[in-house]
Amino acid sequence: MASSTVEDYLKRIYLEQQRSPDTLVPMGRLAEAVGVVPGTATTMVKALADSGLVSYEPRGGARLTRGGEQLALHVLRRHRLVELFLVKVLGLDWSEVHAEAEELEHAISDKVLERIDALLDRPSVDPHGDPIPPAKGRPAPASRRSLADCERGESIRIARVSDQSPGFLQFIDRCGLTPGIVATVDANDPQADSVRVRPRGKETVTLGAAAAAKVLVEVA
Amino acid sequence: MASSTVEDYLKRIYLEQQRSPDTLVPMGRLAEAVGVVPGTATTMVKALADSGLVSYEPRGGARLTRGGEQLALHVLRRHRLVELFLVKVLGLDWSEVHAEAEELEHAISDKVLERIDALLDRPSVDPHGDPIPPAKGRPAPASRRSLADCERGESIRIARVSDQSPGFLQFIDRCGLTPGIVATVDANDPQADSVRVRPRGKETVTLGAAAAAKVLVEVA
DNA sequence: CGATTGACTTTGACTACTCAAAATAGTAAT
DNA sequence: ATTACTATTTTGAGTAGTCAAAGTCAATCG
Repeated sequence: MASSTVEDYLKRIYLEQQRSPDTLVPMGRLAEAVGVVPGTATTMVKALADSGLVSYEPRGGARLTRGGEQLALHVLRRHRLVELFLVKVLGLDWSEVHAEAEELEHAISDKVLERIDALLDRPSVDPHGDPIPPAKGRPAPASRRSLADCERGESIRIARVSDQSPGFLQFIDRCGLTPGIVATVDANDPQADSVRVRPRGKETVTLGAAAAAKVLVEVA
Repeated sequence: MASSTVEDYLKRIYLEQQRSPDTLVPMGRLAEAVGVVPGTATTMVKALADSGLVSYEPRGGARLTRGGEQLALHVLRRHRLVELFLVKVLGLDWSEVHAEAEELEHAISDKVLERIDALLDRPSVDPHGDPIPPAKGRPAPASRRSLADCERGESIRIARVSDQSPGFLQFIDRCGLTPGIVATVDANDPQADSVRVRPRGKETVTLGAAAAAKVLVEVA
């Protein structure tokens, strides 16, 4: 049994790997993500390498092995199913479920997970639009296109918000830019470093480029 | 924050204390309940005493302080609400929820607990009939009368099954002696070391004294 | 009264995880 | 080719929890 610490490291490595595929995850970045000092990450990653969950190159970084990825995906599946469950069944706000799920993801058995999955009717995305990894196999590759990449006049659908901080999620909520919503891009001026977008039936909002980059979209 | 290990020790001390009130819980018994060797229990209890959660008499045993009891009750509340939730909402069998709840009781936040409590309509007992401690204050003292104490001819209601092992719970299920059921005591022969009981609408079953003692009752 | 027994405590050692701070290795700049 | 900078690794130490086994206490029994 992997400890919840190990599960956490693997999940973090997976997520960092997603952010920049085809590169090793450097220890500084990993330490930051896990919330430990770099030395601790080095030590842990060497242990993970010994258990065959990651491959590690000194001064290069870490990458998940097939086995490590398997485990990371299972943790992520639990995390995201729990998030959706908390929103749909217990009525929590989507801005607060991430923190709750951080704990629960390590405590849920396969049996309970299966019940939750069934109750929610085999969902494919969590409340933030993050894909829920299937029980077996890899998840389908997700769109990497964000609001910041959209052209003026385009009509798109909000697919995913890739920042779990409650403040940002609440802001997105107020704007009406929650996943599933269709919106029109009114302007995207690289010089002004901002994007103007109008969610269907709502008022136009202006996002800075950094914020816009966190809102992923798909063709409407 | 109390670690889940600490929470577990406190819960265990509380439960052992319930089994024999007004005595200290000896370290052997506690170690057994927690699943560690006696030396470990001694070490841990001394640490708990230092944090003011228990009072400890060397070679005597341990007892919860007010603060320790407070915490133990909170853990027990989580455990039992989770059990009921797993049965009522996720449809798990009452014989398997105890094990599930052992993990979840340490991972559930107050906010989630409150939602579960509301969803279940502020229940007062879990699937086994064990009382759910209130959010604040002590639980009402529960009946200590078991099937083994009943007289022939009595009509009683099953209140509680005080053995969480799946095998026993499944057996109780097959007999139809689940909490809430009204039954008639057909015989209680101390010499034969057994009790015959007839659940309403079901067939008569005979329990050995040890089994009968685990089935707590109240007047019908 | 010893001697025995059984429960309890102590000791020493080990695993898992962590940090602070010193050492090192590349990388870039002078 | 030094120097300086930054990320990384190493080292030493600490916390939390655990076990095995040796030691201690107190009750009981002959």
